[in-house]
Amino acid sequence: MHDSNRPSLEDVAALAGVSTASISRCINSPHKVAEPTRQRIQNAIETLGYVPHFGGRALARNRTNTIGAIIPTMDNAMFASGLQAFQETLSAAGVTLLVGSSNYDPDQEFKSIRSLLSQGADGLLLIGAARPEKTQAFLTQHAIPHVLAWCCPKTGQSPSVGFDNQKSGHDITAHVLAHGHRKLAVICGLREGNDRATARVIGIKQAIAAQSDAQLLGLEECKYSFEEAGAAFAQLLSSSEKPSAVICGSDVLAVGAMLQAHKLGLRVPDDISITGFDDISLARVTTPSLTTVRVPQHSMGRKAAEVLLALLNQEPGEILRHELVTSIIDRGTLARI
Amino acid sequence: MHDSNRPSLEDVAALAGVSTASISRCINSPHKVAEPTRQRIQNAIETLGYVPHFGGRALARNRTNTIGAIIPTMDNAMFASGLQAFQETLSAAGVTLLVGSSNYDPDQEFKSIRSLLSQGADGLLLIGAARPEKTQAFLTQHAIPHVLAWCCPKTGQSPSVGFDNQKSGHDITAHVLAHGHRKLAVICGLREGNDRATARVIGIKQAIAAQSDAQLLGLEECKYSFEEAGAAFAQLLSSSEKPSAVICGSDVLAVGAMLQAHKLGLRVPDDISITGFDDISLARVTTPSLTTVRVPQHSMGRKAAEVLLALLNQEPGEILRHELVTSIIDRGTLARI
DNA sequence: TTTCACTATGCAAGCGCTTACATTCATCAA
DNA sequence: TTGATGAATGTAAGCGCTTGCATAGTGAAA
Repeated sequence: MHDSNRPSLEDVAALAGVSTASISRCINSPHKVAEPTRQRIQNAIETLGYVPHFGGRALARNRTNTIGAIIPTMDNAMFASGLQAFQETLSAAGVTLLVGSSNYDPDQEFKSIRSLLSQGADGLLLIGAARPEKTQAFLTQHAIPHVLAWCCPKTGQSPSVGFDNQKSGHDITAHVLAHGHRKLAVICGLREGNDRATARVIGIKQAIAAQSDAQLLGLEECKYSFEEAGAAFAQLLSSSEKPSAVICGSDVLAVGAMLQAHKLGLRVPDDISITGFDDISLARVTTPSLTTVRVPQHSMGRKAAEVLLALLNQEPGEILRHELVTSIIDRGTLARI
Repeated sequence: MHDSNRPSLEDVAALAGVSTASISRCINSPHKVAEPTRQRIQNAIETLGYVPHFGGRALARNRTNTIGAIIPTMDNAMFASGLQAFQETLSAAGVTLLVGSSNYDPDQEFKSIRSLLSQGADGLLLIGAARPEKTQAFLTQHAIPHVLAWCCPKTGQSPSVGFDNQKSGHDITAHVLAHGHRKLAVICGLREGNDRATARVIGIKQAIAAQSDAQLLGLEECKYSFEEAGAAFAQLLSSSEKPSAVICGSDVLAVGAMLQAHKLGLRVPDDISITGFDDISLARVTTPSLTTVRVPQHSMGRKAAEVLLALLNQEPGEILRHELVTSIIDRGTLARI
């Protein structure tokens, strides 16, 4: 009836001498089954090594207990550790994590969304708020439970767990200004389709604009790699008027800049100050270690999981917007002028 | 018939004026459907926004097109980037990745294995070869297609994609010895249940044993964190006879050691040499940058995915043991004596 | 024209599980 | 004793999809 070595409910039922319904009940709501029966069933399950068939279950229940996360990349420690916390929290609730990546590409993200849904994901974790009309429409049309992380949009009706990228960008810049810097430059990630990078830069510009004698000497956009950031840094420093501080939209960028500064024979922070963003482990390791913005990745991942689980269980009174706070970690790459 | 807004095959069939079988065929083997029909069906699918129901599919096919990976943690950049490559390769083949973590705990790994399988994983990626009898028995009993990564066991019949940890441990040690060091110490990860860490240490010890005038002054075991590694380093340096080089079983450990060396006022490599293992991005970032063993994480992840996919498709002539080569990356933390 | 081979499509039987409803049985109040 | 009650269990109808087999339709060979 069924293929060789995979026992089905029916097999267990036969062994235990009860109906399949009882087995199912015994597994899903044990209190509905009398103690002695439960014992028999348990034994049967164990001797057969029975594991419920996922497809059958998903079909009958119309639910998979699976949640998908689509993140730009796991190469970046930033998302990986948030994802780790997300996964742990789900796992504790008996939910499994499906992973897809977007590589910072909206089209790829859309494909991943479709793919994870076709894999039965009951809900999704998405990074950031900006996405094409098409993707947005798809999400609403199918009424897909989802939560956005790493951002905290004031508009839109998607639940979110994140922080205010713009404010954080503003804060670190104000901090740099407070150290006396007036000639600033910025290295940020590619902003197209990336609302976090975009918001950070807006915040940075705002802070600079608020300080009348401060000026933004240059802004370079590049991918999140040491090499590109290094090139961007070199570019910024090649202009006639040189910045005294370079504010970076990510620790990866900042470290790339530091590496390049070293190559150029510039001392950080004596010759030039550099700040990062995210506070991933890299930031503690450089010499000097990096002054940066601490993002609560771990609690963000955990909270996102909690919100999503609540969403799936239709728990009422759900707060839709969780804003976590970031803080500035003062280490060694920001000089006082 | 079905819940509100999720179209089923039947709905599409009705709209397109064909049977459900044709729709199914159109999706799964388009060449079996005549062109005009296919057009009509495609239209119907699109207007309805039809997405096949995962459970139904899994049930009928008895296959989920899903693969599970259980890794110790994603916090460690080492696994995260391998996992990234793994995921990308699967994704290109239309297979989705389920993620579980073990946190270096065999029991947790076992639970994750069960959990991912009950979620319908068609196959598994596991890290390392050492696991309890119980787990091993479970894998064989259920004939679960799986591949081991980050290791390359000579015994056992599980397919593997990895490298020779012992040899690599030997190599880096020989390299250190070749630089004239004779008084060595080791910091390694917790070896219980971790065959990679164990093998590396064996290799290290072998190399030391082969050099008659070399001695192993101390060995500390600790978790993969900067703090613990720092403490281990301090411990090693507190003994009366001090090593001239500390060989670490992982870059994370090495960086923790470097940080601690800095705190102790020791210059690396002038006062003490330190080597790492893995070559994660941290290694390029420290000052001086870390001499370490390069592990081909990316190709390992990709290859593991390929092997697993081949396994699932029962492709014949499968090579079961893929050994990749590691190399020593000479950077700045190893002095010549 | 008849026959054959082949393609395109439909029919319907599952796949393994859950669950509403039906049945049985013991218990207890009247 | 009887009937009502409720707990424990069984019956069977799906859940949405795939696929072996049957059927219809087409063109070419005989």
